Amino acid sequence: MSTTARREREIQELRSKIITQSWKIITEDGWQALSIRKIADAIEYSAPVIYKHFESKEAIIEYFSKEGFNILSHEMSLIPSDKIDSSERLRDIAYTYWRFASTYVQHYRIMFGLGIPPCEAINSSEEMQRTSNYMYSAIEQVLADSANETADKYLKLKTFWSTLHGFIAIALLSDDNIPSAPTATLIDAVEGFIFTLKNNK
Amino acid sequence: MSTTARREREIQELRSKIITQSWKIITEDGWQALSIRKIADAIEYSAPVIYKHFESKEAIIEYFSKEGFNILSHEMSLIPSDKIDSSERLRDIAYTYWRFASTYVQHYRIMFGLGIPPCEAINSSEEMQRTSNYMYSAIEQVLADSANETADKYLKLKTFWSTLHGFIAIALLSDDNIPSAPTATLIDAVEGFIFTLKNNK
DNA sequence: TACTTTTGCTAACAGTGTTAACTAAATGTT
DNA sequence: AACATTTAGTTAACACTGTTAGCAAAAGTA
Repeated sequence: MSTTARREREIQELRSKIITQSWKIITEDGWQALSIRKIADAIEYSAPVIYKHFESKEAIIEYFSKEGFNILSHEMSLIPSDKIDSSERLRDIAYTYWRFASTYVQHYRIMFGLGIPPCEAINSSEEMQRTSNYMYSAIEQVLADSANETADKYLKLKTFWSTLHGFIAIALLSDDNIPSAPTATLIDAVEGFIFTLKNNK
Repeated sequence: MSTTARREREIQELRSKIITQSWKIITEDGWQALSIRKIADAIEYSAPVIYKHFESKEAIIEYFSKEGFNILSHEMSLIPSDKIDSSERLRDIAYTYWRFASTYVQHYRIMFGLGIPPCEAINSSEEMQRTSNYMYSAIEQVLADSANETADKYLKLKTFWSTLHGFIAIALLSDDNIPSAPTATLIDAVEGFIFTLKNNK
């Protein structure tokens, strides 16, 4: 019977309609703004039908998370694994990762649960500024002591902060808590940062 | 009249009650679980009274964000600024930062808008694993080529990933988009990572 | 005591995810 | 073709969410 085949096709079509319309909402207003009723509106069906295709709203989000990782791993698979030297390859992977994040921003946000800026103006709040200043002046001092005049202090601050944040954010992704003593990996990264701060011009 | 003074005191007491009860909810179920009605329940008042003390729910979250930055900058202020050498001081700042994050996890989550793990099991999903493998084998290769046998490959992978993620997450905190070309700071960090990968034992 | 201000309430609006119950249409069977 | 059965898609509801308007009771002031 071809009716069942057609039915199957219709189901798949509706499913992909859910996906495309969900994505439209996400790109327009961010993944936090995605709602079952908005999707229902866009696909011109009532809300409960969505549950025939996805177990929950989170499952839809998860779909895009997996899609993101698929795209990312695919992009990495395109990097030639032979001919060029191994360091060059690792570099390529790093920049592929960055390029992916900059191209598929919404995917990246979903993949790592990053919200739209938390409290909008927090970035420039006095409270944060003070923290920032401590880091800045410490970096300034190291540069002064090693007679490094050319380095961009503000960029170094950003590097320092980004590095620290990266370790913590990744650690918090899988665990609720993180060890109170800095991990060996963090120490390594910090020492590396200080080293280049002192020796790089 | 002392009635107004007493009133003022009562207002402050209710405000601090809102704060302590909010914090109780946050520590128990995470900052995403905080709701006006839950707070109202805990302080034994109806929901609208909260708006006499905080403009919105976000303002309450922001309060803790600021509190977090205040604690963090205070801890940094305790680091002696003289006597020890400047690199040592920068090290101290890095570890103070880490210690703060590990001690005040919920504050840190609020400060940088980190949710509870996004899709629970995503961490161990096949999709993510594949991405992870590309990074892992690239690191493995560099270590093999530089005859570095002792380095913990898995830890190096974590460092690599954390570094990349840190730059992206921080960049996405203030902007919706990030430049498609890797920033100078990122290149710096990547080169630093590769350098220590090759030369460190 | 009479009047005004303030306090805190209930009820409502407009949303959210999700589920139960039902109708109407499509399908399968005699 | 007529009936029985499955299933697709609906409405309505539940239990939440943030937030606001309107009102009654309490407190302060004249």
